[in-house]
Amino acid sequence: MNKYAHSTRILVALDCIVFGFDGEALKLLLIKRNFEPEQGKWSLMGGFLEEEEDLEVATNRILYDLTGLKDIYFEEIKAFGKVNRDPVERTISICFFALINIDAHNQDSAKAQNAYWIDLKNRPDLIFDHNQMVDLALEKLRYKAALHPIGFELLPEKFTIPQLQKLYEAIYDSPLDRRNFSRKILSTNLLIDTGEKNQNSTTKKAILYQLNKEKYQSQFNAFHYFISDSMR
Amino acid sequence: MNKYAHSTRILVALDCIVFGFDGEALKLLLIKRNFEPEQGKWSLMGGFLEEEEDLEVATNRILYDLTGLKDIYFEEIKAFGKVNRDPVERTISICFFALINIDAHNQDSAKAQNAYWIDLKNRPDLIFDHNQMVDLALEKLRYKAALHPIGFELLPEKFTIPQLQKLYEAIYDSPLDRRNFSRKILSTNLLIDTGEKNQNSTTKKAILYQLNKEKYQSQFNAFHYFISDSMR
DNA sequence: TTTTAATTGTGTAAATATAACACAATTTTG
DNA sequence: CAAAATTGTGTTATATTTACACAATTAAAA
Repeated sequence: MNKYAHSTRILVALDCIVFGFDGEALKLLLIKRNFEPEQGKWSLMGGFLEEEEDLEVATNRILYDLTGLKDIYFEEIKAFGKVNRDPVERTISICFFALINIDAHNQDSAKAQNAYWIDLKNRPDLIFDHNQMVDLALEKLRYKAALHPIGFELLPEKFTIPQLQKLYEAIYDSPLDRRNFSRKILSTNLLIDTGEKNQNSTTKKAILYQLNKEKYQSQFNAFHYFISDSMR
Repeated sequence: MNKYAHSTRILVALDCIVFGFDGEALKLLLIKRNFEPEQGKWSLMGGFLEEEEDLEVATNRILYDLTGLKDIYFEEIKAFGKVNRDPVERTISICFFALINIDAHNQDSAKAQNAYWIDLKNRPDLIFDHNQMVDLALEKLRYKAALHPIGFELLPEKFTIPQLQKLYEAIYDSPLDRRNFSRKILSTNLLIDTGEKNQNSTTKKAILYQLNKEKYQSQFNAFHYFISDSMR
């Protein structure tokens, strides 16, 4: 059997929602398009699946081209497949979101793609069905972050508990109780006290922690609440 | 702009894990292939995405052809996209699972596809990456059913609490406490007492409930634990 | 007809987790 | 050295979860 008789072969795109956190708000790495179609408009970073390329390889390639980073945390969201979603040609898009440390990516890579960090709350209108993709990505991020400790992917190597809290507050767009949050996080035993303190602060300096990576790996699928308070 | 310059257009398949519940165990509706490739072997039900067909439309078509049912609950799992996953030709597969009432489907439709209900625990080896698909589907089903009341999709219109419990025990392959389960379920207020009793039983006849569909719709994304006990 | 076995429905107390809240310690600035 | 901002930790009330027991229903067996 050489090929399938079935005739409909179509373009497969990948589109990626890249989340970052600047210490205050959730950010998206968006493309100001300097190419057709829809030149001049905003879109997600994307690309086409190549002939001899595994889907995950393509995902990593696209993320690498945008950020200069490898081994980025990403998660598939959904395949978007409306017939006319792309006016140029029938294309299905496998959509995923990625979490990166905003300070660690390669600025030149981003510049080469004409990518900019945009506040999630001030995001411009995006082309095609990319707005829907972002909405769904945020929903999935919230869902996942409530059950698995993925927030760390958005922070630098060393971070403080107040920073982590601000991140979760940004993800859920709602305040958390400082004392309960701290207890909850520390009870997971996922954090290692580095002995250092955050020197950036203008008041009391917070303890810098780092992730216990072995524990993180092993507990990742333990599948329990990570947040608490009024998050449910 | 007429078409994208990019050349790689590939086949897009859809593959579906259909779950059912016979009152005792979880079942899969699997295809004994009487067509090439891999004739004689077992596989998931699948099909190719057509030229002018939305992805969701294709999903519904494939489910309809197999079961004769419309408006089936289904959920996308993941796109499988290894280069050589299908030895005949490069094909990506959008994989999803569906939940149906095992008694409600059209037997002739299943027969036409050469489909059989197989105990999840006794499932035969499947072609291509279909084993992986089933593994992932079960994982996602467990994940989702812990947080959202999707179990009802597998039961008849009217059902008893002991039936519902057996279903959850089958999904998680572990026993649940009868008293705690019952309280948990009833506290959701998702069940309406029909006033009838299950006549099939040889001992005490259990109350038949039906789903409060408005409440089910509105609470579906409330995103709280549905199960309890040692499930976490 | 009565007893037995299986199953269903409901209750209760202990343990655990969550929510709500208060105070002391640290650090820079004025 | 006082003031303002922020961090770390403790305590109590409430809610949820767990673990376990008993009474009621039904068909079949004695």
